[in-house]
Amino acid sequence: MRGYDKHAFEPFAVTVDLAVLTLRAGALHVLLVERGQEPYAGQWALPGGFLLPRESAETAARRELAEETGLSDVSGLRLEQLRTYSEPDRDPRMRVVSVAFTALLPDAPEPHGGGDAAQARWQPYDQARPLAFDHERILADAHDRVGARLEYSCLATAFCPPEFTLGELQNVYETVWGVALDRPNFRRKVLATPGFVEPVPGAARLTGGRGKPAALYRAGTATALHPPLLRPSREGRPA
Amino acid sequence: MRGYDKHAFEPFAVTVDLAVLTLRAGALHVLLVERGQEPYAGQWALPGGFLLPRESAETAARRELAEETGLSDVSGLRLEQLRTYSEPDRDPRMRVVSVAFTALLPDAPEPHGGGDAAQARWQPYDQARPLAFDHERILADAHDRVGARLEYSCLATAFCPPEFTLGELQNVYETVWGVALDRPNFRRKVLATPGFVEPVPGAARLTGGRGKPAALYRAGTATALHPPLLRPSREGRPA
DNA sequence: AGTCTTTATAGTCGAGACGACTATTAGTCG
DNA sequence: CGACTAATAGTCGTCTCGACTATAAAGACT
Repeated sequence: MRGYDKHAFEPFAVTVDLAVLTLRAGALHVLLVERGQEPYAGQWALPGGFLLPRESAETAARRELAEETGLSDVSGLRLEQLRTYSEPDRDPRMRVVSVAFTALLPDAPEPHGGGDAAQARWQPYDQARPLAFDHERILADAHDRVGARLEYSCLATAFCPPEFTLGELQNVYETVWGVALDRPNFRRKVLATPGFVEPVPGAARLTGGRGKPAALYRAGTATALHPPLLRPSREGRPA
Repeated sequence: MRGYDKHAFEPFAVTVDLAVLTLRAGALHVLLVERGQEPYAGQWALPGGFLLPRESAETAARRELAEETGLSDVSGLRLEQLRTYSEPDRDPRMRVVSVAFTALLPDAPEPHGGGDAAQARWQPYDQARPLAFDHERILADAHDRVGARLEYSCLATAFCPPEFTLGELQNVYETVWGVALDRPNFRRKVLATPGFVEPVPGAARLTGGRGKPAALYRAGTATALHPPLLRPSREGRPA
């Protein structure tokens, strides 16, 4: 490796990709766009695009989300950086390095295409294939990350509207993890964690339909869960 | 934002930066290089450099580590992507997007400068300031990440030589977390976690000096810790 | 030698968390 | 009104965890 010019550097294109997840009708959905341009024109992909000259990756992610899907300023949308994908041939046009983000939304406003996207829509997570580029891998990584972060952080409330019932919060865990949780135990655990949720004092209640009305809660001030809310043990199955 | 050319993209320089940590004399150390080139010539920085045209970020990270510090093929060096730093003005020369990695080493071979690095050395973590660019922030992020991953993964064994005592493993936790742990309880917990460590059968032992010889262990096959080994609760201090 | 110090390892004990489960309450639906 | 549904309350045995004590095996000191 000696002898190459130490100051030489290759220019790369830098993009962002977004794995935006939400819950609709009790199922995990992901925001997809139909590509309007080559390569992969007509195929579905994660929203995203090139960084502008003076943008940070997070700024670019918010801009592309707004441009391609019409989702903007969605009640404090929290983006979390997932990782960066830099394999040399991940884009057939040229060398592209992509910074991937995850985001979670409570309600699901309908997106609409724009910019490079012919159209945009929520797609059930299980049916989000095939995807352009290496976006299937990015989406799978995002799912793993969100599942893991539910254990140790208060992230689950980001899937819920500003005021929610403990049943709705439990649905988040069950849907993302794909397991059933015991309701009384979940309740005990959540309420025993200081700062996770706080009750809405106005004796509020909400009826989705049948059954006893549930008390409403708001997201608490904590961001980390101590102790964590571990998913049911996959005993004997070393990860 | 309408009206800009959808295919326009700005070329960026892409670099990698490495936060390589090790334990020396019971203290956390980080691998630093003295910059030989402007900007920040003569100042200390994390090792790293530009991606070559057909390199992935991880490949570039291993190459730069070898070039700048002479550390190569260090018994299965495991790099983990930390995050990507893309603020527009983080490099005074031009627009540079940097993919940061963390790595952990057991023993600490002495590094030697090379490439862009005038010299390289292990520096105690507490005294690793000031650093060039935004490397202080990257280093702090790396420390946070490693501390968190010790709880949920078997990462701690990466700080240890191939065969180690439980006391050495405990030192990793105590040094990174900056807390003292109860030795019998630590032992009980580690041995109760299947796949974390496995005893070296050959009645092996090792004496660093005084005291009863300790049994030797090897890293197990597990990569995740279930249940996690939580650090002492910061009760009442919501994170 | 004999004792002290140091480190590893074994074991004990009580508080609390957790999983599985049952019971009660408060609504809607037919 | 009862059947059904979902939320909430409570119970109970097991297991974990932190704090602590005790023992074992080495070097250091006198």
